[in-house]
Amino acid sequence: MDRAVTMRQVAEAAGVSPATVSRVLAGSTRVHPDLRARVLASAERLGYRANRVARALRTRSTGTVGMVVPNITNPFFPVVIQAVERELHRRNLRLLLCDSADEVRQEAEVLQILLDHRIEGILISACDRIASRSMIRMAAGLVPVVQVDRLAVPDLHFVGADQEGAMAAIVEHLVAQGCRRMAYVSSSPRISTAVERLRAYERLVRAVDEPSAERTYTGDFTLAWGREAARRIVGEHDLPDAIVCANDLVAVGVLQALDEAGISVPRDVLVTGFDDTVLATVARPQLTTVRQPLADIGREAVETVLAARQGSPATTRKVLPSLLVARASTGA
Amino acid sequence: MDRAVTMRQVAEAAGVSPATVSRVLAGSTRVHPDLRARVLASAERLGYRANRVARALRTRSTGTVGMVVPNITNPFFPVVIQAVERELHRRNLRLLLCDSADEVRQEAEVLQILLDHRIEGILISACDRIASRSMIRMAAGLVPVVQVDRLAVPDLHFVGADQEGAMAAIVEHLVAQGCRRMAYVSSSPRISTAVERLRAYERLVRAVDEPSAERTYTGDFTLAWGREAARRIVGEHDLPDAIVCANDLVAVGVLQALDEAGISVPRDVLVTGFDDTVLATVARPQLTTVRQPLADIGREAVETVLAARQGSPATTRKVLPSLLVARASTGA
DNA sequence: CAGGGCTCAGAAATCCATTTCTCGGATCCG
DNA sequence: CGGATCCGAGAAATGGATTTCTGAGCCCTG
Repeated sequence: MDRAVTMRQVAEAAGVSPATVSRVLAGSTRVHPDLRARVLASAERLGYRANRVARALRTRSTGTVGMVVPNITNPFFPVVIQAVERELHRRNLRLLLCDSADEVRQEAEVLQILLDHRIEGILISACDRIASRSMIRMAAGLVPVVQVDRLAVPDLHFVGADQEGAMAAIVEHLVAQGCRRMAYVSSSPRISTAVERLRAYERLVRAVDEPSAERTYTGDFTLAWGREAARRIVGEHDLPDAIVCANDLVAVGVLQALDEAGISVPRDVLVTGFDDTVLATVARPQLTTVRQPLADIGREAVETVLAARQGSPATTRKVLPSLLVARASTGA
Repeated sequence: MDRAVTMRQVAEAAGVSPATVSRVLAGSTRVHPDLRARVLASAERLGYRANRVARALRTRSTGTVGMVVPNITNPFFPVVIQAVERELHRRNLRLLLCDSADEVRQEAEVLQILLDHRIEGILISACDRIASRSMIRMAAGLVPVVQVDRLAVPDLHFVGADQEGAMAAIVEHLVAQGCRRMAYVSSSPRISTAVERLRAYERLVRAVDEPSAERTYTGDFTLAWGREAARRIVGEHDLPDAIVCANDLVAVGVLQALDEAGISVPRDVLVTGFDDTVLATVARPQLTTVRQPLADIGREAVETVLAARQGSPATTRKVLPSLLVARASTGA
């Protein structure tokens, strides 16, 4: 199992010193062509592969970036992770992935572990906009940290989508469809995007219909909560003409409960989602939603963390635009 | 950025040698209580954290396991990855995740990179049951490799679900519902599970209705292919009474196309999926499908790779049972 | 009381690639 | 032709933790 060839062996086989082998392989300095050829031949013949652990120790750079996500099974994250992994791979870096299970304790623990591993930087989607703060700040004191999608520490690098703009697109779309009485089914107030979406909804809707701004229902990010919220809405005296949902999963739950209650979408009420996950096209009717540029977010996050590592001192804050995708659930 | 405290500093602060600090922290040998206390106090005071890179070099163990998946955005994998990550975390190990983008070249490249990183072992879902073989074999010559879900090298560790049994459950269920004329919408023949499912279907159905065994449509793992396949089926002279699909995504595509063609499920034809992803419950009608024990697969894979690292020489092959989940698409 | 065994802690070797230091030999210029 | 400058390659230091080797000190026993 441990028959690894070392640089010393290559050096001996080529009749040179390890230093020369290093120089040839790094290509940093000029080496006599003959020696160079001999070294390359020996390396090739012995199947030499540099030990990255030893290199990391000497150069103080491991070539790996850590990423912490609250829950990989949320279909939002795999897309971001994929983009991150690709971009890192392109730059010859590796991804050390950790799941915080939506728990601050676990999050703090994996952050510490990532630091111990001497990663080059950290990408994190904080699981709690308040409670995650101190640990992220601490980590940021040691390596570059970029917050992805969810914001916890305001004065630290952030890459995410424009929640406000996305919500505005939804509300404008609904108003254009003639909606006035709306309701909002929100999700966990623990995370920044949920809060931003809710605040944006309240502010935007207030301009159209004062009571709609109060008609909000807060739960979590699950199908079950969507169903529950829809039942409550249906149970109240008068049905709104649109139900705005904090994400696709919740919206699908709402659709299911409305279907069971015999309420037709979009005839009786319009419904919107958020994220444009695969669920949006699978649901019946297909969901109007907003698409965040997830791959761009992943790429930009990598770029930001690497720029910060290079010493760029400014705090970057990249807010990317989202795109309204109108479908059958709002009569499109 | 690089103000890390070293063991030497802790040693000096405590007035002992680095060796003693190591012994105290490892707890391996008995150390005089006074020294022990002094060391712990210094370590605490200086905020000492062992450099895992240095430790990895010396102990020849990095404490990280590599995983290669063909596509993280396939909802199948995040669940497995999550289980893997949890199990590794529980055992104080880390996950280095790579995406092979369903390409053998890329897969070979990331395998080599993982080896260079001196990971303890590798978990891999091969992207091609034939072409992935040689590189996986090569990697297995250096570190323990466990194939997860998809098999490429028969005589190497494998953990996955019982495809045959799962398909049997589906066919039996359909037969019990009175179906006789069936069709199968398959996916990429490049991966082992697709092949196993197809062969199982052919074998099982032959016992019920010979022509059904021939009525198979092979494409890939996408929604679009499901739609396309359904259109072809509808275009032929007589509709089967059940359409068996290789996975949920394909089944949802089939459902959509049937809906557009005005064919009612389950009245006119029954439809089944495979995997029991979230899509199965979101689709209308809800999909009958089989649930693979993904979390168990992830856990067992970790256990297998660690057992192999400990030197257990036998090739393990864990085939876990799947569970039929009957829903509306087959009249349940 | 001397020698054998034991324990514990420091000195030093080790893991392996990189990088600095050093020096012999060649080139160049006055 | 002698001294300054370069160049290239080997020797050695480096990174930081672990582990083996060593030896001092102590206890026990014959």
